[in-house]
Amino acid sequence: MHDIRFIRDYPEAFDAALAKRGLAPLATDITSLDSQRRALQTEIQALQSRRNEASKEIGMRKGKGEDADDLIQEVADIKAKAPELEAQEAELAQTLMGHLMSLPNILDDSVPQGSDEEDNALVRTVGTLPKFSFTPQDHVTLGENLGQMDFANGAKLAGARFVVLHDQLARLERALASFMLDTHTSEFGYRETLPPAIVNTKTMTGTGQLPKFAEDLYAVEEDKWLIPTSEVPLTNLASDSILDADSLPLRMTAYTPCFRAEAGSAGRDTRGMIRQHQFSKVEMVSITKPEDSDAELERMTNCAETILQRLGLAYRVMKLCSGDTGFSAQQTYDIEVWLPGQDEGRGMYREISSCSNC
RNA sequence: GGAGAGGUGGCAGAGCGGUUGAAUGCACCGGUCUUGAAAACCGGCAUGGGUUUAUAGCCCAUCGAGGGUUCGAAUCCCUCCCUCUCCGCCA
Repeated sequence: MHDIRFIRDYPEAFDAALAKRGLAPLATDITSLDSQRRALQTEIQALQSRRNEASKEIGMRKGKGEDADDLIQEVADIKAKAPELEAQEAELAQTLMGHLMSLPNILDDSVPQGSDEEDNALVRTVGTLPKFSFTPQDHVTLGENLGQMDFANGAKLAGARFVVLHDQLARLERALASFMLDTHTSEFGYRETLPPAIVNTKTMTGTGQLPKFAEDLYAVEEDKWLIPTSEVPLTNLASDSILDADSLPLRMTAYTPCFRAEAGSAGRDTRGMIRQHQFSKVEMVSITKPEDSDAELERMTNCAETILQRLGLAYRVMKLCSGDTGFSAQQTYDIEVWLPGQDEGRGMYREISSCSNC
């Protein structure tokens, strides 16, 4: 959610930022709403102030056994007038809040202009592409032939885009998670954390999933949602609290299941395990001072890259363009690993990790 | 799920309809004293918002959350959430 004070102070910069996202300017509308709201608030507070003052005096007069009917009448008049003003104020506040929550984050200056993933900028390529004397098969064929990756049973148990893993593949996931957690905790200073996989609406709103992206989420019951990433609980650990600057940066890593209804991506990447409704992920979250956040983003990206290097995988780092950068992010690096079996065995880079400054 | 107890400042803990944003203790910050430290003593010490050149004042809100009663609510009433104790049910 945007800070109204930034828009008040730098309306031009805010509109320029919206333009970069391909959105029409709104700063004038927003600041006008804001100043109306504040004027109303001042008026209401003056009324409340008078009411408080009168009530105190009533107490004092009654204590002395004096009459206070005139003041009681005055307070009654204030109370008759206040609700209308309060309702107006609440409506303005809600409209304002709606704007602040539904607009995407301001993009960093370094984000390249562009409309979709075609315009993302290559930052670096690392590792050498493996060569094969045969045509590599993709993970679906390999996994099914091994009898360890079972999409049919995934569909039977739950529906499309679920999988059942057995034996070495199930074990592989566990081993990878351990490897990543151990590396991040013992070498990179992250704190291992195991948060709830179900959170309430307030928490989902705290990281921007709600109110905009409800259709991408699984709702379990009233006010309970399955997390689409452990970023949600991890980041909200710091919500509603004022952090001691000395305790920063706060670095956390977690291995959790993630659940995504993915309504928006139907028909795309439907084959195999690339986009599943349920998947597991080792997440890293760093909470830093704003001025340190760019350096932290580089550090975090490096932590993620280290994992791939040690696994001997070839990858590239892409800086997402303005059109491809997510709603909450100021800038994002995608790390794409070379998957030889993709594209009919010709191989291609696929995103396996994404690091953002939010 | 049922019965009971409770949720107050960084922590502990009073207050239970009025001038209480909140006693007291601890912690913390500043000062006096001391060669230095401790102790003792003195002073300060919640958060968010509005107004404002202002981290000065002034004002509003906040004692788990949301409603209500009242001229006035931390204090009374209702709903919800959470914690603790006991009982039940279940993996």
